[in-house]
Amino acid sequence: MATIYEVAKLAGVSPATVSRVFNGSTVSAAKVEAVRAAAKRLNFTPNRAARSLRRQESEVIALVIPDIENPYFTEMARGVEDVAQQAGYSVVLCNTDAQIEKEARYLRIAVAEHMAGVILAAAGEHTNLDDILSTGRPVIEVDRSTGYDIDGVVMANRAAGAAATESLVDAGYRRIAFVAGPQHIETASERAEGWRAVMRRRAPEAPLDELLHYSTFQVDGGREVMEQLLALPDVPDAVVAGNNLIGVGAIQVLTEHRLTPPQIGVAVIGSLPFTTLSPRLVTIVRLPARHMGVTAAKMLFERIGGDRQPARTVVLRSELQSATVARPR
Amino acid sequence: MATIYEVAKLAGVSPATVSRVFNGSTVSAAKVEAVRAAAKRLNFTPNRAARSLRRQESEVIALVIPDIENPYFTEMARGVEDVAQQAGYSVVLCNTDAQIEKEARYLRIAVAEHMAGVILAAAGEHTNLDDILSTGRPVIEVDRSTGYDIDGVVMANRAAGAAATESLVDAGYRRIAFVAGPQHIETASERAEGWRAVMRRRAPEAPLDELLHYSTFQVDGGREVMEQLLALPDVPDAVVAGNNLIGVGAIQVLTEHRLTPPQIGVAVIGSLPFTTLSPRLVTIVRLPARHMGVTAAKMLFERIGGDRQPARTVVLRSELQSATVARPR
DNA sequence: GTGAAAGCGCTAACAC
DNA sequence: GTGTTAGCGCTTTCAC
Repeated sequence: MATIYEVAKLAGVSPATVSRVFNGSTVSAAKVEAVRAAAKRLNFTPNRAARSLRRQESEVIALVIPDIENPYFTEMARGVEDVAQQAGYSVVLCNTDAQIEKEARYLRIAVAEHMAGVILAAAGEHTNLDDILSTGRPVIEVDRSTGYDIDGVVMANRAAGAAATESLVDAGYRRIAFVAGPQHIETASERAEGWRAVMRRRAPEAPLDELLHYSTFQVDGGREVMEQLLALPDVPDAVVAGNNLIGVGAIQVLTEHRLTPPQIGVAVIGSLPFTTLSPRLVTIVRLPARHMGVTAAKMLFERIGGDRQPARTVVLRSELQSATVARPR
Repeated sequence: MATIYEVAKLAGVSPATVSRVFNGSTVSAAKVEAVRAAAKRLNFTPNRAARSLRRQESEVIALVIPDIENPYFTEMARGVEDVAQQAGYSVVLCNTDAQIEKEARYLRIAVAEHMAGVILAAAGEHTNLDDILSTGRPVIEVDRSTGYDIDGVVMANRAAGAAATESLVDAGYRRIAFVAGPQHIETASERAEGWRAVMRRRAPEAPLDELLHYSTFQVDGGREVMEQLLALPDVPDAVVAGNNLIGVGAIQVLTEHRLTPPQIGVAVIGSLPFTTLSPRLVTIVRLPARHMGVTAAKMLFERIGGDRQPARTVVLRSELQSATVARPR
């Protein structure tokens, strides 16, 4: 690769001028022209490693997520990517598998690589951001909060849980189970709270403690709990899935048992990715994942640009994408 | 962040020695100990930007894919990530949206960032690797070939297309349509060839030209073509989907038309991600995407390690995951 | 085995 | 508006 010196020589200017041309400083039109021509001839691209070293900042942001195979997060990643691309940044996708150690490793790398900032969907409740924040690098939390006073974008989880439940109650179901994610993850417990509030009000006779089950945010988690629910002496007449993958698992099990909706009511918080289900049988409470990514990325670039206002949290509302039809009698 | 100089001072050695400790050169045990202690005390992490600049190579690899929202590619990414992580490398995920310009931009960045190598699922047929290959950086092609003489991992697409078709013929279907991806994409046409070969042999009366339809490798593509097929005067009795997303789209449309398998035969090349379908009704020809990622990453690290053997292409076989049951009479 | 020192390519402070 | 120059933090000769 050509360097700034070779370009300078060919254009008959100093290296500093070449740098200025590529960084938007004031350079006379004639020299700009000469430099651009020389750069093109030599197929010059600025060496980013050198630039990062010098500037103490690279044009890369880290997107740290717990599960790259969950379409909820890839949809979000997509939003982040689109904004970053436009800002001329690249995105390093860091998959933590919900493991705190992997997460810590990636955060360390982000610092060591002088990445411009981080968008983080925390692996659990013990994320330590002391080091990275002390470097002054901006971190935006998404989906889950970290306990630090930083910018963030979250879903209105309580409302989403409530909306899903409400839809099933409206359709005539009463013994509505809730399959939540891991208890220690905020999104999981908040959604469960939404369910609980609606149930208390509209199905006060239902035994909430029996109906609430914690699990993992994965297909297998949904399957496992659904099997348990079906084995109960008193099987629930409906179920709310705490996220998209739990929903997939639950529906798989129901299908295998020939118990498809509306024989049993099903509501899912989050979109059913690539569903082959006929719509209108299942309640879908859509979470605007792409929008979350876009919003987080925009906030991040504001911070990278030097914005110093107090930390903000944006709460994104869910949307009832399809509602369960009335329960058959 | 602490630098190598501060660590050196605290440990009472020279910066060079600190560097050696972190790069596995010969250093006396006592000094290794002192350096490690000092590094730990200062919470030292080597500055990767500086290292990259000096070594002309960073501990980052690029994974360039056409669609980050396609589970086939995220599954592959997962495989790549796992291998990279173990090798101490990070992965930059570059989503090209199947656009050649975005792809070119990412390849340029890979060079400018001194990335150690690239794993590339090409956007189309016009990928230009001249620049990046001239820098000596290894590029591994996956899923689709680029026309360059480089290492690669591909699926046995012809065989996959044949297996999918064969399964439907075995189940008693005869007028079997094929919904392929974009005509200019090799994976698409190869799979179609597999279908064609089986059809010629086992359903010679079928009008192949009418039954083959090119589309996009996306859900909407599958939907569109499926609608067209259903509108035909002479509706096919079965359909092979050229990839996972086409399969999803096709099944969605069929479901909406109340035409679920086995009323019409369906075979999908690739796994149905997060399917809520009852298994055993649809033929699934599984493609080992994760394995493709793992294999490609291993090859890449061999090259990064200095391997100079002639280019290799690994062909991965598909696997019949479920087979359509016999057609009802 | 260890230290001194040069230099990777760039940017920014300073001088003109 | 433009050139000179120092230095970002590391690795790697080259001496010893």
